[in-house]
Amino acid sequence: MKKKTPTGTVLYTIEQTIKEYRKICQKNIQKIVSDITVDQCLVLIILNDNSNISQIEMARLIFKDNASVTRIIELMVKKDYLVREENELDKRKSKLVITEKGLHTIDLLTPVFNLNRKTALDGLSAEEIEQLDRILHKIISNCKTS
Amino acid sequence: MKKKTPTGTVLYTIEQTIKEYRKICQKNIQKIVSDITVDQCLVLIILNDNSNISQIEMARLIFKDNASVTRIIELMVKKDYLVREENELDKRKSKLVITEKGLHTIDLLTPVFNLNRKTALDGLSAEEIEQLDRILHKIISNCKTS
DNA sequence: TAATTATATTTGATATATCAATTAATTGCA
DNA sequence: TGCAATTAATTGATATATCAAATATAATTA
Repeated sequence: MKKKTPTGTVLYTIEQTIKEYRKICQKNIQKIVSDITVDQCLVLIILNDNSNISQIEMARLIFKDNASVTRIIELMVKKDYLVREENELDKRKSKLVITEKGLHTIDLLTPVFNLNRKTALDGLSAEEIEQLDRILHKIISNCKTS
Repeated sequence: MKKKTPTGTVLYTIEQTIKEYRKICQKNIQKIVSDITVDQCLVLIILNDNSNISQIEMARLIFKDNASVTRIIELMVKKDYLVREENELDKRKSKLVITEKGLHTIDLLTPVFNLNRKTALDGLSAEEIEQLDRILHKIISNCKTS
């Protein structure tokens, strides 16, 4: 059996990391709000800070496929976190508006998001985080230009 | 008029990285073998190096849920990459055996896997990769013990 | 202006993620 | 031995991922 070196496995460690992080996110979110997912919550927060963005822009911001965003938003509308209104300027786009329930949920969950980040990055220095970011962006760049 | 978003943090860079990496993996795999996914391919390679492992062990190795593994393997059996045989020693477990087609696929795709890794990590020094690995494991540990 | 091209979103099909509940087989212990 | 607890795998329900094709609207150009 082969010896395991980081070179052979670090890419899987990346996958493992994000999965562990998403687990604690979901766990902490559900303590406060039971019917929302990590991704739906993320959509709310992004939309709150960037009003009037299209689904495509949202998809880019959260690194998801357009089709995924359509379905995530569909579920959020069903659960009364969002409403779709008409975009007068461009009828292809939909105007996403946060409901009262959505706004309240943001208030409840913003501290949870901060806690999650803090928990995950606990004990890491600013330099380490910068290095991590730099190395990851290098990998992203390698993949994109391949 | 874009403000800062949660996805601007390094934790989402991790997510973005793994998504970009999986994209090039899938792209390169499909040039050679059209009816297999990245995850299915990974199962094949793991099984080849670790014969006689149970689905639960497989799930741990590839950081997936048992239910996901059940379904991945189900599809692989349908596509004749694997067969399930009886485990005489413990009838709860299933014995996963790679078919001829599976073995041939491993031969075809092992170089692709190596190329994918090499592409993604191109230009990174051994130290950088070790640092990346170390920092990620720290985050994993933070999440697990939270 | 009509026809073409581009863009935003949706829909369909299939794969995977996650949790909870279930089934079947095995183990541990009174 | 007999039964409770544990373990391995499956199944159901719902959410997300991905690609391709379809729609609808907007922008461009001949």
